Amino acid sequence: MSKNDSTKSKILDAAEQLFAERGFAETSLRTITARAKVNLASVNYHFGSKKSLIQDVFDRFLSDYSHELGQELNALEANVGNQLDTEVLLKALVRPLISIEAKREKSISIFMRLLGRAYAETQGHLRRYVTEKYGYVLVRFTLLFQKAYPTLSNDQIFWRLHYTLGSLIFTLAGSDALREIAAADFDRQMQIEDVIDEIIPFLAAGMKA
Amino acid sequence: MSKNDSTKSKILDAAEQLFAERGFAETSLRTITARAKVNLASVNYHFGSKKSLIQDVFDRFLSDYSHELGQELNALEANVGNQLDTEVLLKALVRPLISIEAKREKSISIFMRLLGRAYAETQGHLRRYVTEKYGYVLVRFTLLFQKAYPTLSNDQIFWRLHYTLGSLIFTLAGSDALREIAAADFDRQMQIEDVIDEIIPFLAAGMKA
DNA sequence: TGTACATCAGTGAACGCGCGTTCACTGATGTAC
DNA sequence: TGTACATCAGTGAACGCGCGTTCACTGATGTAC
Repeated sequence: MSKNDSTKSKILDAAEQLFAERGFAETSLRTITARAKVNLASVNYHFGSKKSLIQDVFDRFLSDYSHELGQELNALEANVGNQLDTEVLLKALVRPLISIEAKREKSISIFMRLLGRAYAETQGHLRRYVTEKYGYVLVRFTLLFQKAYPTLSNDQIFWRLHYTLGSLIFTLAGSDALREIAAADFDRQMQIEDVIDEIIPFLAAGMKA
Repeated sequence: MSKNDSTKSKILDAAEQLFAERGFAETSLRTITARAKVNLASVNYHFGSKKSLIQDVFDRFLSDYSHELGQELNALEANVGNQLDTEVLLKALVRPLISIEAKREKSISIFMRLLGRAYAETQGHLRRYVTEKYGYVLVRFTLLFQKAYPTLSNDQIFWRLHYTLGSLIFTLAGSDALREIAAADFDRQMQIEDVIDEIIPFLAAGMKA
């Protein structure tokens, strides 16, 4: 049996879709296993609990994403002295997303929705888990920004980075709906890559303000 | 009995806090009524259902906010010909928030969290309700933007407005935590008004990019 | 190669629990005559 | 002013339902000798 249609993978696939669509609490294991066409008890067999399933869904995305972002950052760190401006840095942040989307359709908006939901979780166990396990990539990214803009204070960079993340997550999480509206109201068909291309100048201008 | 400590108000106060903290599904009526110190059955007596309670929580914020934003827009529309630039428009969007915060502490971040959660709701009944009932204020705002920047196409304005909203909602919803981090890491104490003051130039630069 | 046992993936049915909602009821206040 | 009834705000206890989880079990595959 190939890795992608094992019971475990089928559960992960169904779960990430449903969590992104409806949220964690609003998605029952019965809904997940029905969509995945597997037995209800197999979730607890493979993942132990619903909580662990949620973490594993994040892990699959984040290990992919942070691995690719790590490579982007390696390349940037190697070329110190080169033009290290905002657009280049933002593109490094965003390129791994496009690469994920290439492997699996809709995965950018699923990923961004999940991030938004993790962020909204105030019990915070998920947010803590994510920042503890993957926060270091964001730290590396921040350091590059500080190197690129030595005139900006560290706390300015901190805040502007969060403005940027908010804009990105919010826009990309809702991009399916927004693109539909744009197509209907302005007769403009866009791919998600087009949305990303358009948001970068906006964010870059803000970062440099 | 004054309006603010009636059973109905006590339920609304407790509910908006808990919904913002934990989300709608994660907050039970038992938790709400325990915090409000009222009887469990009184929620269904006053609001009919949990769903209606959620809508009423939104209504209280949105009727306040959209009323005040309406007045800001009246003032701007009256002074056509004046400087109608981005900063002025963004400040009009943001001033009603500050006025809400003045009446009730923490209300900006509660309101923004609720908006974020409504936005994440994909069943969408709440999002539909909000846009149907209060969408026209956003339309007026968009029209002013189009007047201010006739060179930008309508769909560019549409997208940039959403980048801006994403940034604002995301940042202000999490501003308590972000301000704590800023205070700890950069030794910088900020009020929520300071956060708003700082984000406006960022967003204005993006809008004009 | 054959036998005995262990491990693994998966299953059907049941468990107790917390949930939103309902219901019959109480007591205070308002209204009609 | 007094009486009868209606309306309103609130309550305690129970309802059925869907939830995550558990448990005893099956059958297939792997391992030891």
